[in-house]
Amino acid sequence: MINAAITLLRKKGLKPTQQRLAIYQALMTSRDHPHAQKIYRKVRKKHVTISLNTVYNTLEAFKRAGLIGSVKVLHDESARYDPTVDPHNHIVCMKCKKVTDLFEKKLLRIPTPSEIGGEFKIMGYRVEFFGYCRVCAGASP
Amino acid sequence: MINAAITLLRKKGLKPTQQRLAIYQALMTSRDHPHAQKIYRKVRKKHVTISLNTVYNTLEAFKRAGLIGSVKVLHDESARYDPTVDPHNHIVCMKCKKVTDLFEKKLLRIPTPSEIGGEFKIMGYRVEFFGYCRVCAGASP
DNA sequence: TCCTAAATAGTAATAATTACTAATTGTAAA
DNA sequence: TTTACAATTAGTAATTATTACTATTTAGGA
Ligand SMILES: [Mn+2]
Ligand SMILES: [Mn+2]
Ligand SMILES: [Zn+2]
Ligand SMILES: [Zn+2]
Repeated sequence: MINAAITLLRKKGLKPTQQRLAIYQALMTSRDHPHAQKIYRKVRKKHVTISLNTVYNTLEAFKRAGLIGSVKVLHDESARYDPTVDPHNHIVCMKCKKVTDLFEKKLLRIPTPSEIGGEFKIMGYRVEFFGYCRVCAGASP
Repeated sequence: MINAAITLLRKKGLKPTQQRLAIYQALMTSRDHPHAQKIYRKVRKKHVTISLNTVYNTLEAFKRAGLIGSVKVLHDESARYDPTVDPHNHIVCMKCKKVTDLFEKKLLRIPTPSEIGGEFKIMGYRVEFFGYCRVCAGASP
């Protein structure tokens, strides 16, 4: 609901502008970790004059507020945005670049390698699988 | 030794030019996963007229031949090159972006999440730790 | 030595992201 | 409700890593 989004943005100190609400909706209803460009095209259907820069600014503001996440995967240059902030990992198709969530709990409890010793203060880690999705595995290389 | 490099490049069907040998030496004697730019600056001390484009072309050719690897980490835009091709993982300093090897064997045997089911043909995975190196952990945020 | 495909240097083009700036807008106080 | 002003936006320019293009050079076999 739109009012919930307004309240949420206000709570984070972000003015709930039309643009921000549209971008928030666009990302939250995505299951494919879209690029900024894709969100831009989606939002522009209603907000014809929105600028790509605003999309970037808004997504970064959402990220700083902890409302969304972002993913950078191998085999794909540009940044993807993630409506899910709960800890999870990803698997990427090396051909079509589709990024799929992995909520497997075992991946969230990997012990810190003793090899690291006292050399690093660990803040986190990520696991990224790569391979071919069902569609691409069946197609020609 | 230089003759070993010449033999190796020939075996891979790559002409052992002066430029390629210099780039190969520069990377092999690096422990810091350098960017193309850094290799370029290093090699240019001897090969004054080498072009950055040649550095990129050469590194990509080496990669295709399986002589080197590359790494793209979070918190750092550009590609890094890796003299080590044996399977291993990395830890990245979120401040100074230093990339350190992790050869811990446990990280090489993570089971494929059942969650993936038959949806993906897995080709591999990587684990990437992030945090702060000893130098940056002691400094101001 | 000569020939040819491969490699190189120099430069232009591309693409994602960030920076800049004048105009617009949300909101809180008057 | 109006006003004032900082935050936000649109439009555009700048930046940066990487790739593309092309004329020239070079390695290595005939
Ligand atoms: Mn995700
Ligand atoms: Mn490495
Ligand atoms: Zn695919
Ligand atoms: Zn550091």
